[in-house]
Amino acid sequence: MTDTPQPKRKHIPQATIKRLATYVQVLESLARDNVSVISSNPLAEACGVQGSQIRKDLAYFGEFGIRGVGYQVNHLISSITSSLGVDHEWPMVLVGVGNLGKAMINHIGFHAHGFHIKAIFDCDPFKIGDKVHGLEVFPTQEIKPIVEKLGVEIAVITTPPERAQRAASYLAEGGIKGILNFAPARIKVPDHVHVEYVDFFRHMYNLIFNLTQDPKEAKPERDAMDIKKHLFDSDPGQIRD
Amino acid sequence: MTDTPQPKRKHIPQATIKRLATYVQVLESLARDNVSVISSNPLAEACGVQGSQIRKDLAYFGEFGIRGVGYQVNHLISSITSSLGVDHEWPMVLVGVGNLGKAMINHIGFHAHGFHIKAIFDCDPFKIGDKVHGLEVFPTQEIKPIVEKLGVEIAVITTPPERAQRAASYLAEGGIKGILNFAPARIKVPDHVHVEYVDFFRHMYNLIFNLTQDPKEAKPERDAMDIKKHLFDSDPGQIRD
DNA sequence: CAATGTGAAGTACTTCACAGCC
DNA sequence: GGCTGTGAAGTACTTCACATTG
Repeated sequence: MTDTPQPKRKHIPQATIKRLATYVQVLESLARDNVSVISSNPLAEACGVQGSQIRKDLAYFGEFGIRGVGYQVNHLISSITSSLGVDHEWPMVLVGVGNLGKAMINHIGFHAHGFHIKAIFDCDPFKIGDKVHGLEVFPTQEIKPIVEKLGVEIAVITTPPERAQRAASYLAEGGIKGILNFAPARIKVPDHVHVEYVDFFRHMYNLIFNLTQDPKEAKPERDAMDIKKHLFDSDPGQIRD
Repeated sequence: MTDTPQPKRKHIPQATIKRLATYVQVLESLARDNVSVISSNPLAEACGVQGSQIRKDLAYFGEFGIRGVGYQVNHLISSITSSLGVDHEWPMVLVGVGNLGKAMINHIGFHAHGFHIKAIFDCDPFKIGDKVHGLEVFPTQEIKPIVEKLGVEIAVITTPPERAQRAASYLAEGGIKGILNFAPARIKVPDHVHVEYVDFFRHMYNLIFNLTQDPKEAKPERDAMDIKKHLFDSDPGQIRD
């Protein structure tokens, strides 16, 4: 029942996509240290996953390794980024020029990875017209026309929670297709718009729950060298996010 | 084989913990709108999950609902937060007083939810002694003694990637048990320290991959009202992170 | 012969379906 | 009657184990 077992070329798990970003992060750090070749197991160790996981993740996109040798670091970085579509510039807009918004506008790595913020918006009349990192703050009413004119597909929301929905609605009207939402609020958007939630609180809650639950001894008396994971169910370095 | 089926009270999936943070977020917004009772299905809809998922998640911690009625919003919020251990203050320290660090120090909701930053550190000599939101910036060498003196268990890292490891090592030496790492770098810490990674790039990569892959028509010609999800494998509102 | 790529086995999480309760 | 709480069924993801290849 519910047939069509593999109707599309291949179904790629969301979990795989998320890990690929981490692989790139670690590979970039290896490249900085002039490591030119790495095999799946040491790479996996640095990423906090199993070697077989990396091999399987990569297999969804092609064969990038050399048997008996490993992966060429630079080649693998460009293979992954081009597979994901992040190998070129992505113009963006940002709504909510508060502390966090400014931090994102000024974020060096963000720009360096091709995420270029082209226009910024706020609903506070005292902020309109201000310049942040060379960009003028426009009123949120201008979102639709400006997004349409620029033809931008991605937006970042860094408003307080109560203003996130309105920002999202304006953005959707302007034709935005993807939203990175830092506001601690769920938003409703038309079906074809993707939303990614960056939620500090989720991470904090997770941290605290693990802290208070885990009866991992605080003082590692015994040789805490090699009992890394596999203790019971803690997996400290797991990606999972 | 690999016996001991349920050796601990009950194994709670990590996935459940993450969703609970979202439930609280949505419940708090309902409370602001003076909604006093809600049943699992509408709550689930607002959170982007199935009703049965919420019921099962909550069941790990107890029975919080009234059959035939639903859940009392305020009661459920306090039940969840106390189950997670986030119903009281958590003192913290922060390393890396850049744009993002300052944004976190000034983050209202963060403080309002009991996450109180008690000391801040940076390695830039020009920043030492500055005051940010009433807190003096201390040199990173001071991390160990200050963390020990304050007895703080949680830290936030908002340094550039290349300085994250050093910060983490100092923090671990000082006896920190949990780290929220915003730096785009993996860090190695002793076994008993939990690390949560807040990774914008992962979210951006995910967004862009979904954007470029999904052949979801950009212009919803047909009645895009009710073909919400179940189209094929997109699930726009899913928590999953 | 070391390390990749991959079906097959195992595990973890999600959804279903319905008994039990208000 | 409506909605919770929960075993049982289903799905998705991870790990194993090994044939394959440079």
